[in-house]
Amino acid sequence: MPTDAVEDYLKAIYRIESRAGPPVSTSQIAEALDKTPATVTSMVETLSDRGLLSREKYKGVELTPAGEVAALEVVRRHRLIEAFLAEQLDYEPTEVHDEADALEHHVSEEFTRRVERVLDYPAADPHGDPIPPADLSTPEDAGATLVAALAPGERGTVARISDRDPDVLEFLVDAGITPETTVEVVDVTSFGLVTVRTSDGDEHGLPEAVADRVYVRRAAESGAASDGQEASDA
Amino acid sequence: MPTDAVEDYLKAIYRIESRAGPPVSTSQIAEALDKTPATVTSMVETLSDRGLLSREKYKGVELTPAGEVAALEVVRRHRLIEAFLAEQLDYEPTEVHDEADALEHHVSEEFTRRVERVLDYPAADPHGDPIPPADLSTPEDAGATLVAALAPGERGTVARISDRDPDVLEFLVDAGITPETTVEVVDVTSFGLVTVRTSDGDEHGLPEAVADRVYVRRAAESGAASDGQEASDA
DNA sequence: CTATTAATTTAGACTGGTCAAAACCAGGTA
DNA sequence: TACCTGGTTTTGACCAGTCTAAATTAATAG
Ligand SMILES: [Mn+2]
Ligand SMILES: [Mn+2]
Ligand SMILES: [Mn+2]
Ligand SMILES: [Mn+2]
Repeated sequence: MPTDAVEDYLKAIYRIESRAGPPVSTSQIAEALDKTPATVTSMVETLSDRGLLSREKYKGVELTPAGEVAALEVVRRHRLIEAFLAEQLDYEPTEVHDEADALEHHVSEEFTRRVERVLDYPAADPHGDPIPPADLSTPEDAGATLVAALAPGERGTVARISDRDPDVLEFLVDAGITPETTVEVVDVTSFGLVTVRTSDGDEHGLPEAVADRVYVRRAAESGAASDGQEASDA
Repeated sequence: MPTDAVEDYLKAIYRIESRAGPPVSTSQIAEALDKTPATVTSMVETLSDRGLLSREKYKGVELTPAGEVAALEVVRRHRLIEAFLAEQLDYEPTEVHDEADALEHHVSEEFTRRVERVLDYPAADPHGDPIPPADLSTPEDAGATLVAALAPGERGTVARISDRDPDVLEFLVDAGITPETTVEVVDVTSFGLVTVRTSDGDEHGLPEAVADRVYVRRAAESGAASDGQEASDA
């Protein structure tokens, strides 16, 4: 029943909400979906009429429980499709997003279940983003950014890399920094450049804009350093 | 660039054309797509404006070469997706159609190629319908119906079963009559009931409406008995 | 408390797809 | 030839989604 557009709005609002919290403004949504503010105003009004979000004029919107469920269903389909493309059709992590963005609105529940089963209930998509299970319980463990989690000399495992900016993603994949790989922070400069050593011994200089998009878990022995939130594109 | 609706119209017109030949009437299209005649008139006008078909008012339409190419692309995607669902996700031939009907409009060329590759360039979908290769060269070998091809006592291989009527399809699949299986015509009654023996020795009585939807190749030794055309749903 | 301004909403318009109701054609019938 | 009648087109309407331009609001600066 919901259209592609409706699902894309819900997904976008969900993402913004979990990164920056409600209320989500018209312009934030417009920015995320590349639509004009006027268009967004009109759409959030219909979403509000359908009970998917609550809205306060000139303030912003917030998903209702129903809206959040609907959003999570889309996110689940999106990530499952991404995982599927990477696993079964040999897509690169960089190629997976656009295809999934179209397909996410058109696969049946049946399809979703079967994909999930064939992949043996994967926990994360190729970017490391957690895949909500069928009951939509959502851990959504974001992890902490490189600099937040790891002091120079410390080592950790990449949990997730943001898929938001294709160029950043490309950069990271080229550097061999992908989910599950091990990295050690060698150095952090005052202007934000982070030098890391990957498991194969190579060193890479990551500009701040890139380093901030890498989320890691510290290599055991010390508890979770938290904070450094950011919800991903999917 | 073409929308879902445009693609569905082209596919429908292509199918009708290859079953009954041009011109294809407004009501035929309306029937096939479950739209009102008024809607169809309006759509064929825009299709005509785009050069995808030629139209003579009150007479009907016929695909142009460009329209036929576009239609074949959709058919190709549809059948490839059906094959993929059956092969990789373990769908039954009866379950495959609706999913493919939605997805066919949203998979990229890249996806199509990869699926084709992973399936090792399959010749036919789960209903036996030929899959046009990337160059869209189209054999579209329809095969002959059971009674047309096989006299009682003769044996043949099922080439294709019509996917048009879900109930008929279900009946055939349940009886174990699917593409590549061997059947022998045991008997044909005056009122059209065809009794066949399948390879496992079981006999099945097929009402005329069912038998007419089974296409076979005679078991070697004699050339192709032809005729008995019918284009399928995909 | 007022004036400025940036964000937001409203107003009005357009496209694509659809339908119901009314008008219209074309081929066959009397 | 004049009339039916079934299929077809026309007309006018509507919904979803989008945009531009104009009006409005809220927050901030003076
Ligand atoms: Mn999408
Ligand atoms: Mn992702
Ligand atoms: Mn379709
Ligand atoms: Mn088929």
